[in-house]
Amino acid sequence: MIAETGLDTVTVSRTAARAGMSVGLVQHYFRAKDDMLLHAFQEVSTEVAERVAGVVREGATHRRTIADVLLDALAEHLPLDEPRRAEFRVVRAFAGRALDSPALAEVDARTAEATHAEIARAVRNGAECGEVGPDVDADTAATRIASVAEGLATRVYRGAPGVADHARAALRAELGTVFTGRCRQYEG
Amino acid sequence: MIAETGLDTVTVSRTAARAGMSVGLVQHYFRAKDDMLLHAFQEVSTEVAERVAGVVREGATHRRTIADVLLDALAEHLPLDEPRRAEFRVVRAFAGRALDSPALAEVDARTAEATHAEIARAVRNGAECGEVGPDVDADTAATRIASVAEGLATRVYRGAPGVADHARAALRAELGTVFTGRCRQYEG
DNA sequence: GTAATAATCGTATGTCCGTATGGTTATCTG
DNA sequence: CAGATAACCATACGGACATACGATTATTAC
Repeated sequence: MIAETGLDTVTVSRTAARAGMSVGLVQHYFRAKDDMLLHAFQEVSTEVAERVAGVVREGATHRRTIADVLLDALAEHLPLDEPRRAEFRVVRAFAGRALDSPALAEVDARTAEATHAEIARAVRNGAECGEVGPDVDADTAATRIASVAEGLATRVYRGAPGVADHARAALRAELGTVFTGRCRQYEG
Repeated sequence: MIAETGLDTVTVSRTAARAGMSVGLVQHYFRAKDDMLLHAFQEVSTEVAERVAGVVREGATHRRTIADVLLDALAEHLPLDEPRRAEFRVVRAFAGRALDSPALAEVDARTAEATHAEIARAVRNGAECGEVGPDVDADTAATRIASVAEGLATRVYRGAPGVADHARAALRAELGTVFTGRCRQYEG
């Protein structure tokens, strides 16, 4: 419902109707509406996180380069198809409310921090294995990569002509400035 | 009021009270509440745009490098002090609503496009004058720079420790990957 | 089997809000 | 000065919504 018509068209009674239950039952599960929305935000956040984790796991088993796996993981956040656009709308709507709700802000901050940490870890792993030069600061690089990914997502969603087509390439180029080498385990 | 307590605590009557006038007078100026909010969004958007334009004008008269002026212009969007944090809250709150309001979305898209165009223009000017290499695509570079700026703003606002301190440096480093040369008019 | 707990419903209540209405006063214009 | 337009106010109306409440049925546990 948030993806379809926005957060402020979500009412308790509409939610109940959509779930095929009564208002009273919704109240039985959530003390207050805010609790319900917070739960929804947590749920969608972990959903995204788990999907990304799946991409990473898949990439690891197929022994792909860290840069390639990271690219797929980051691209998972880009609103390039309809389900991801819907997800984007939900997350952004919550992010807007998070400006004035500590509870939502904490979820927002936690997931952002987790993303940053994962990217930084990828960079450090890359440095250990040879894909990343030894003079690269992992946290600085992670901040930049996360920022580009986030900013690109916004631009893709807004649909400036041509951005969507090149978003993935732009992300790859950005990663290319950090992942400059090749993993030693792949060399002869 | 939006900056203080968020968009959804803004009611017509509270707005009237804050402006020291009656509800009726607010209605005299705005046919509907949404018109009022749209006006507010347009106002804050042009306010930011004009401040940035001022920075650019100031930089041009002092004959500073394009990269330096652009850095100041972009840094103007970072929520590094309280007024700018307030501005950020307002813009982001509206951006959240813009997901479901075509009128707000148009303002959002227009200002984003204007920012992108200004950055691209700076890059092209840089190429003409020698600060930027001739093989750089201005639009691609602008997309990346705008994305980093936007993403950094989010991260600065969220206040991850240490990000604020290095945000300006990160921005400068990003510009440094595009503005690699020196303007010919400064050379002997 | 019974007591307790969970699931489930329908409705009532009180509040808040956007907008409509009808009016009065000031300001400008010719 | 007359008349029109703009500035301005108080209040009423109607709707929507979050939550409270009281009740009923199903499920579980002892």
